[in-house]
Amino acid sequence: MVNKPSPPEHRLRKPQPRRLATHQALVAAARAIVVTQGVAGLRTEEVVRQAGVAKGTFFAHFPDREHLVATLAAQDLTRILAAQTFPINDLASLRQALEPQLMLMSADLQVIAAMIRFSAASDTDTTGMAAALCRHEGWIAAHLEALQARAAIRRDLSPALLAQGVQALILQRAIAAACAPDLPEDRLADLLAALLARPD
Amino acid sequence: MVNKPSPPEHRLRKPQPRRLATHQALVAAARAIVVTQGVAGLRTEEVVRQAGVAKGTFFAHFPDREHLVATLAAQDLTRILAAQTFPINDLASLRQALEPQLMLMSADLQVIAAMIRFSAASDTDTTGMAAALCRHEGWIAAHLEALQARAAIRRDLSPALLAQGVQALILQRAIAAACAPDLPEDRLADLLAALLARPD
DNA sequence: TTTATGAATTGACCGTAGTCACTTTATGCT
DNA sequence: AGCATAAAGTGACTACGGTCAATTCATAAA
Repeated sequence: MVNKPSPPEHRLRKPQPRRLATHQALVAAARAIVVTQGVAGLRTEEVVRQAGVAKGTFFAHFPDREHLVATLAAQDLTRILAAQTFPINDLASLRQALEPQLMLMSADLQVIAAMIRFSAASDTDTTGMAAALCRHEGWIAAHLEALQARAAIRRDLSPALLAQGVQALILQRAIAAACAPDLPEDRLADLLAALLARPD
Repeated sequence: MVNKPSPPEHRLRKPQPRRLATHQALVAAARAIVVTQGVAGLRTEEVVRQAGVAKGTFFAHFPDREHLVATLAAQDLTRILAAQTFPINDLASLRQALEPQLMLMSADLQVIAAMIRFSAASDTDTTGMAAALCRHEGWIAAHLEALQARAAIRRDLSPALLAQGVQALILQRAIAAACAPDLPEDRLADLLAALLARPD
């Protein structure tokens, strides 16, 4: 058996620039639609029309509609985290800093559904949602660690574990806000305190 | 203008027995399909075929497919809670008692999606999901109160608030199990302890 | 029984997500 | 250049959720 140098089994070829351009055109068209019509008004046929490609091309880039939604949401989440410069000194400011993330998630139940669906990391995932959520968790953990360092929160548990709990509380709050936007009974601050406050 | 005695504005009429029978036939057919094909294999056209009614009838009983899924899941959740007789003495047994609920939710992402969508109480909701989740929260709160009474968990916060936190952790765990059933990294017990354990 | 009324049901129809056999375009080799 | 091969794109087609004007059925009053 001769050792084949380049293609061992499944050759993973880099995409051609044409494909990249098409992909960006699809994403841009989708963004434009979501801005005006919202996620609920996002139709694949309108996306391909505005992007100037055929319908089959869409599904050559996104296995289904929800992959597109997840791609957009993952970009938004990443951008929100990057733009975060608010100082976080205590639980109250932490709660404040979570607001943009909550706004993103509670804007539409379909966004939450997409986040949930692609929350598990997978090597075949192209949405970037799992990676974004992982960064999100890391972002939370880093801030919790800083808060622990200044003794603003409990120190008996790892930042990683607490970050998971915080993510769970954020998700629950986002769901409530998305389902009933009018009634604003918000226990998130209390729940964060319950999980994070140090015993006095 | 003559004062019409019976129908003031919107007459709320009780359903005829025929309608009840049709409703049950639809639910029964759906149950049979879900048992064999799973929620993902549930098609409205197959439901109406097995129930012996026309397609339009389905949507006269359920506004959309997800309402049916939610109806089934709400029944399951209620049944699970009613069948719960396991003694809960500490955090470990609490975690154990949550297992059937997790099994139900993590069986299919569509079940979780339906739970989320109908989690907010509404007077027009016919799925019973909001009511079931409310009972679920009450069930948790009652057990937490009992655990507080025997000093098995922290006592500085209300059972109601802690129950909300527990529900958030359950949801997060169910999502993880539904998305990646194979890798069993389960932090639920640790997170429950983080939220509920009393400071020693 | 006849007739009036509204609940319950019907099935042809529509919109949109998703498929796939085929065509076009780019790349590399001789 | 000419040819081979694979990537990229196409659009008619299918599957299924959901709609609605029309029809049937049940009940009660005349």
